[in-house]
Amino acid sequence: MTSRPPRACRSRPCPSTSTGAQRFSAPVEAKLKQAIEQLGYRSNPLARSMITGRTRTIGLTILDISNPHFTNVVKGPNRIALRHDYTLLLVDIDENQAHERPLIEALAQRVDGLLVSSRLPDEQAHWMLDLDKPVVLLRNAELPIPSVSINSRLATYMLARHLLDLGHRHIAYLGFEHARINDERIRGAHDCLAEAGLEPDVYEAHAPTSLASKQACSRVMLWPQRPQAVICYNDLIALDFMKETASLGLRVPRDVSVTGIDNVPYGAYAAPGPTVDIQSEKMGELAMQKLIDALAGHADSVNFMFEPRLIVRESTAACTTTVHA
Amino acid sequence: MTSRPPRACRSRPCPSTSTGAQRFSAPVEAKLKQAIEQLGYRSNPLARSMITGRTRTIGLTILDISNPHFTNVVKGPNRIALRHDYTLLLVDIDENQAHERPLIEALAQRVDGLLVSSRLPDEQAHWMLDLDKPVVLLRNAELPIPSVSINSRLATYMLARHLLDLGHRHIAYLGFEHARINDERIRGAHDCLAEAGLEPDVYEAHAPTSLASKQACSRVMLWPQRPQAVICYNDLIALDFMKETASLGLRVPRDVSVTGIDNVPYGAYAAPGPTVDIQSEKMGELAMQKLIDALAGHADSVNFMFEPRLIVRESTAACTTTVHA
DNA sequence: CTGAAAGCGCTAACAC
DNA sequence: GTGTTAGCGCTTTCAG
Repeated sequence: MTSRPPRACRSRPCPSTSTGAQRFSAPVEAKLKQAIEQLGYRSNPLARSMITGRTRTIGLTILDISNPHFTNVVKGPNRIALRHDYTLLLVDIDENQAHERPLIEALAQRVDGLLVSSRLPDEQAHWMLDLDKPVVLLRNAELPIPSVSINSRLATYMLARHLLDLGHRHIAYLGFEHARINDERIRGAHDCLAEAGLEPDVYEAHAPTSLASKQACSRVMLWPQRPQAVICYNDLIALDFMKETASLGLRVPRDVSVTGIDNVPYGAYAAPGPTVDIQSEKMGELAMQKLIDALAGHADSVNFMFEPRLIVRESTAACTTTVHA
Repeated sequence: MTSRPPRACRSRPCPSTSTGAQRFSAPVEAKLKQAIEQLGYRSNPLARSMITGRTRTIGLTILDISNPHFTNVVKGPNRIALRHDYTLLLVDIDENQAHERPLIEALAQRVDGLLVSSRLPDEQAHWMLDLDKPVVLLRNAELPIPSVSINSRLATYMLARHLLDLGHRHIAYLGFEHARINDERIRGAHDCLAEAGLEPDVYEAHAPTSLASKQACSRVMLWPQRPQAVICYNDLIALDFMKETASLGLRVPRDVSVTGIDNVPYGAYAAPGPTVDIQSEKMGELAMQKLIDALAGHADSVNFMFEPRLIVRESTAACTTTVHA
């Protein structure tokens, strides 16, 4: 069976009209539709796209589909796209740097426009300008590409402020240096603590995985100068951190307060620490709206930045430990 | 700006060779490649697909991308597809019955084959045979379509058995009737309990949402004959059930044992009850392998059924309450 | 082995 | 309005 796959019926289509106006009477129209249905005729979207240059399709690349933050980002765009009669095609990059560019380039050739969430620094993302397709980035960028992002510096600033208010003095930040926004998050925590004459201990998780977070937990918590509170890069890392803390015989929030960012739904089920809502769904919605506007000819290349919102869950505790050393 | 979007360079391509053999010397080849790169030439996959009939693309429709079970199902196929030089295009159905068929049909026309996870009963899924593309279903089906599924009956049977062994006698099942496999899950629990001369109380959650699960929790737990243990349709419902149980002032597992199915990662962070691993990732992998085989001409339409595996987490408790009434 | 020509299914532009 | 034709970018086929 090496023959080409079956094609749709090759007879000429029976367009109701070329101008969109009513061409036949209603009953005739109905008969036509039925005949089309019966013959199994389906217009070939590939051939159509080749002429019109449009696919009625939008691509969205996701760094890791198993991270609830990213799946939230999908929901908004999907709704907006469907409302405008576009189909949203998702591609999971699977956090694989090597796959990122080829997958995006391949996708770009099959869609009208792209939403891209990438870890690439601006300097390495210029090729996106050559895709010849409208792109909206889901992050802050200094490129001439419209983008939608969250104020990351403010997010960690808020968390640090909150922890200070609770009486914590010795605060750690557990980051993930491959993320573009890690530096900003460090800065937010740093700036806030500096106002109180303090400084955060900065740790690195190396990867956004369960194992890496747990290893990092040991490093942070079994260090002689164990922090009273930890600001994690995101909720997923915070969840694993909390789990590992329990394994080490320590209790949250009695022995350490753990905070995250993203407000992922599953945070609510676990021992809940404060988090920051970064409005993933709203970000996605706006990005998609921008893209659809661009496809309609209303291009803008402005970066819109959402403000984060602190979420304090039930069991946030005031500091009960004294600073070591 | 109503002109058509920019196209790739229209000059003729410079195929290294048509037979795949070496046509030019290595240095010349390199120069060519550079020239192609410099001109920004990119072969148009749509035009190519129109001729060859294939797209090197596979579609996967997901019922709800924010359910971690479904995102797990994506990971396996994505890996296998990339390994075979296919791009996996995902579409989120968003649990919307009305969108399902149109989205699948639209996707089918842009890909070489499809993996479909659907809630449609067999009787309403015959149109999938007319897609004229190889399809592998991610569920049990009596259709002449290859499928990969999990033994759902065995899953609830295992959980019921486990709960009986712990001394529970009054066991409830909280299901979700829109799911095709709900009946089988009821049957599994029923069959197991019947062997002990018992019968499960069957409740309905109406929707796989947080709100619905919590409402169901009240109905189950505030009923005069409160069960000693609950088998939930899946882990997501179990998580919300546990959360709501706490809100009602009851404790898990002291007042009630809660179990789920899917072994979603976030179950491990919450108060952990037993669950059943349904090998989501393996299922997806096998399904993709079957599809790729079918695309290579090795069609088979067999249903492969995975066996579930019971996962007992740390804090499963033996029954300490006596049966009411 | 190499180059030109035919044509995939469709839409756009053009004459009638 | 209505029917015809040209041609999108590519692969395949078929003559040179």
